[in-house]
Amino acid sequence: MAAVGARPVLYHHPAPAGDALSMSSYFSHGGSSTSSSASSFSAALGPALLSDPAAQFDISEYLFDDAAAAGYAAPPVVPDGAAAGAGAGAAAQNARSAAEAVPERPRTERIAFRTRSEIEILDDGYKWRKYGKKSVKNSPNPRNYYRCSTEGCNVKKRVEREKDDPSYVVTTYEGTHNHVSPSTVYYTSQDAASGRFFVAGTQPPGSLN
DNA sequence: CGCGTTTGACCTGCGC
DNA sequence: GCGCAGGTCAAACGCG
Repeated sequence: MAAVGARPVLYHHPAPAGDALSMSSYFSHGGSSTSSSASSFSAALGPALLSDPAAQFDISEYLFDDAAAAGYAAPPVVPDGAAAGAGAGAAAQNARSAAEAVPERPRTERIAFRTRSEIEILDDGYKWRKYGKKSVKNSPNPRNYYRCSTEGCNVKKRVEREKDDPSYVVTTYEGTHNHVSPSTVYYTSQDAASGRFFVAGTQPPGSLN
């Protein structure tokens, strides 16, 4: 399922002034393969790899990075190291730095973004297992709950269609993967002029743990 | 047969 | 204290 040959490119824009953590994220890809695993993308969680050609989408809006998600006690996760090789980590650090206004405290990384997509099941290289579905108030669309199926990884995500515009899918991540994605993006660079991060390339075969 | 999905029940937090 | 809404659990089911 790894988008072999894909050249995903991830752009991160610093948050606009006055907007604590919002930023625009755009994601494009050149790969094509099929996959059935659940969708995801996260600046903080790791690389995004879209590999389903049917998934005509673009990440149109980074909604928030609510690291201090109400009431959540952050499970101990490997902050780095385990994510070595995930070039997106650099971008994640950058994105996270905007939230340093608040002092250190127990928290769970939480990121939400909106994508325009015909389908909800996009592939990011991680393996997700659905564990719940719930209809939510004020929305005709159900919310789906997924959990990373990797043993010991407590990352969760919620996926739901926007009520106002069903062509958009809102995805919310909680937690940080403590393992490397099967199709990890392995390098990144920052454009000095724009400050944008460029993440491209998949982890070379054989380098996975 | 193993793994993932479905779905109703249950639990918990929060607002009134 | 009560009710509601969101989140999770777990048994049943389906598929490869």
